[in-house]
Amino acid sequence: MTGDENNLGTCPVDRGLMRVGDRWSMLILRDVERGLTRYEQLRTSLGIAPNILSRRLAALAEAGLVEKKRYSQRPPRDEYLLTHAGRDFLPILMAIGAWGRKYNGA
Amino acid sequence: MTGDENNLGTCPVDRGLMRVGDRWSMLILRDVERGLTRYEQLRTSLGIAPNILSRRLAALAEAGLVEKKRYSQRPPRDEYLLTHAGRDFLPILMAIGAWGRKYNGA
DNA sequence: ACGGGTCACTTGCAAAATGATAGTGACCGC
DNA sequence: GCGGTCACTATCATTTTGCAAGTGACCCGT
Repeated sequence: MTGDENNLGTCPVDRGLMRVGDRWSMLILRDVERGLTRYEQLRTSLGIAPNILSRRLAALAEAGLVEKKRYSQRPPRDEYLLTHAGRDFLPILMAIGAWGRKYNGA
Repeated sequence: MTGDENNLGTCPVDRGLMRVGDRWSMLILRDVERGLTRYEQLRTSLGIAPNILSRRLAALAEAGLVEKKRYSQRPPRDEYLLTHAGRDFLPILMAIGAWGRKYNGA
């Protein structure tokens, strides 16, 4: 017997969580959907450290949930847009929000 | 102006993520639902380090998603059961699984 | 009654992730 | 050319994660 009989790599729940399974990534997706598509908007809205935001945005882009697009060359300004996969993730955030509303004080 | 105008504490999405917003917690919930209710079952199924599993289970119990119950005094054996809030979280895991199935190779 | 094995952990320490703070470079407006 | 905004990067402390080894309660076979 091999000793480890897990199914993490193959389980679709885990495959999903490997791409967005952290707090900031989900909150970023939610804010992008709300129209906060620029770096500074996200940073001030979330109160997140700039290095962390950079890394999360890069990871989300890498995972194919957001796409970085330069909409102005001069001055250089970028925005982050949801991909199809990113938009498809939003119902999950809604469900988490509904759960949070139900089982927290509010 | 105060300088930070975020709404993290009040947002229900964030309130939810503060309680289960990590990979292991979600995978534990999924496995408990599948009938893997004992410590050793979870540990071998997930391939998680024992200290991490202990901490996650304690956090999930603290957050009111699972409940630790001793079902045998001698020998001392425990199981972790989903609470009402924990069962209510399962549809979210299903949705993540469906998303993962759709947007990953499988 | 002693040795080996299972279950449910804890402890100690290394590695990785997170986060606060400061700094950089491109630009614009005055 | 000076201050200010935007979009970051770099540095370093703190926090979290994870591996490996050990512990205590118990059961079973001999």
